[in-house]
Amino acid sequence: MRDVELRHLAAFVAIAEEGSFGRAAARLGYTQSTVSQQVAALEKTVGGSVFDRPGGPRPARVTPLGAVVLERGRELLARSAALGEAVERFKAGDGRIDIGTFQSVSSVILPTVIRRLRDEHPGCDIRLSEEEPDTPQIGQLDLLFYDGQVDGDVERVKLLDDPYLLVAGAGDFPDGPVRLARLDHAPMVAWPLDCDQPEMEEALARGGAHPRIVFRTAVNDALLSMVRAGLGCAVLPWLALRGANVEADPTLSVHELRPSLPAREIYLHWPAGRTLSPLASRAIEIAVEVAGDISGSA
Amino acid sequence: MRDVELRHLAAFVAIAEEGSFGRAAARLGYTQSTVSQQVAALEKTVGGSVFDRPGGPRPARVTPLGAVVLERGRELLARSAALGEAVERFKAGDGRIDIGTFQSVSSVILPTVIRRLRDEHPGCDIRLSEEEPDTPQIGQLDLLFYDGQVDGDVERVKLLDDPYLLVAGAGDFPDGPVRLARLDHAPMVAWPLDCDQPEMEEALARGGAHPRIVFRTAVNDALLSMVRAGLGCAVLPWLALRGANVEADPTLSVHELRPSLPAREIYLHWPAGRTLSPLASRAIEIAVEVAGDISGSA
DNA sequence: CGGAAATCATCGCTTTTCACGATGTCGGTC
DNA sequence: GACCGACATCGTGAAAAGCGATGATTTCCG
Repeated sequence: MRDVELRHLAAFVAIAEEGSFGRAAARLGYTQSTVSQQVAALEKTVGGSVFDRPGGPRPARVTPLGAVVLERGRELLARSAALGEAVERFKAGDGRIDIGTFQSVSSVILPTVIRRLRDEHPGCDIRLSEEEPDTPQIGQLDLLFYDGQVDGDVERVKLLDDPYLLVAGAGDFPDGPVRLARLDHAPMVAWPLDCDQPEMEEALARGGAHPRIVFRTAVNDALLSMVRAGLGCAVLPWLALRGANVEADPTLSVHELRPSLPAREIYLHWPAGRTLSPLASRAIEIAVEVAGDISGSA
Repeated sequence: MRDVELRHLAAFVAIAEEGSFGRAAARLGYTQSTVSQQVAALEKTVGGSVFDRPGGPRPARVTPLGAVVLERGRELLARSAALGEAVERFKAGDGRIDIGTFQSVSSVILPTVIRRLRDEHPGCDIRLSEEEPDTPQIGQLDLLFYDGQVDGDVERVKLLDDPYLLVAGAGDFPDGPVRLARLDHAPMVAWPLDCDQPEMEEALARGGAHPRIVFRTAVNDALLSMVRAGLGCAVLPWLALRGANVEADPTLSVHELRPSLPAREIYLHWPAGRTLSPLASRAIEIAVEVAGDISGSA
């Protein structure tokens, strides 16, 4: 008896609107006797009558106490309905999703994923963050694009292998593959030493290439401009080149490396052992799809 | 399964706050298995898991769906508690009351009633109205002071008999009772012809007094000023004289009438067959008490 | 004035649900 | 690997929901 029941309030409100227990029962799909008992239960919980029953064909009327219950009860029922709608919206895929992306890793994949997600779920609230802590971690994010290992208890899926290619000024190297050894002591511009970059430079070294890094920036356009200006060459993943539309640039030339470096692997991570929102699940599916399309178009 | 149950939401919120089914159960006074089943029922109604159960000593965590339910569920529970509080306040006597009063009928009784009611129930919302339709009716009022018959289905209690007295300029009549016959053709000021006034004038006529009414107004001060100015005398109920403090006025004299007129009867009315609010019930009690005190002090 | 109609309350009755205690299962810990 | 701690599940008795039938009132109408 400590608390009201929504069912009883629904019956009460229906009676107040219909003016009759029987009609309210019909509206709610109950019998008259059930509604009568529901009101009796409600009156027991609130500790007083909520209706005056004049008898005969005259309509039931709410008492002053009933008016108090009616006002608040309607609010309560409205909130209950709102909860149901919110759940339905959520299950339909609306809602909020926090996605983390680091550096330029996903300048090609992510926009497409976002657009398709928004097209499917116009009401959804997509939030992106590009924070880059020293140790990449998933934190409060729902999804995290990253090209390396992520701390914490995460699951992940590999989106694609992103091979490293050499970018140089047009004519700096003859067309076709370039041997790693030719990059030894060569001036080079490069990304800062996070993400997969240290691994890549170690792989260069293992191949006998110890380039002179003369400039580091995370901004791809700046790197490529430096290459065009003749400051040095660059070893960048294919995705970054595609994002900057390097293939169409006559002032630059792209070369495979021999032997090739181990490709950067781009993963999509999410917290392990936790239920994903429908939005997040769908985003993973879309990301895998988009990544497949991009790999296939190489 | 069409609707959530507040009980389930309470269990859900408690678990979310405690991080454990067992602790939540202890807090709510249930067993662990009961809250487990309550959550299961909730998950059935919303159609998905609301908790991730990592197993072992790690706390239960709400899923994205659970976050939606948690946010709305807290609102719902808050409204439910608000309903309970509103009911308690109502039963304690707070709330709203609409009181109707007509003309100067209650310029003596009503202020005292209001003050005592407000003292007892500081939170209450007392509304007075002095509308005067052609046919007095209770309408949406909770209480109605009136000195005559009221249309509609009402109950009433007589507050007091209010005898009519003659008011004249000091010295116009010798001290003591005045015979009705002496008022025949006398110039007189009087109230408009509503409330008990027509009955009173008929009673005058039956007693042989056919005064010349030279001025009518509902404003008592105006009437008494006219009496002082010598325009005529007035026959007014005792309450009105008391309200205007006529006894202490040396320029006026008050006389009983012989034979006396039937006293005006002042009633307090309320809608019949309807449950009264605690506030209204108490107001009736107070009004009867106050009227008794005033009659006794005559 | 008496019967018909409408309305809500009440009484058994069946089905469902609630809450409990005991037991099972799973993951982490020593 | 045995032992916790924590949640799920199962079986049981009590409580409640809901239904249909019946009863008590009141109004309406002849």
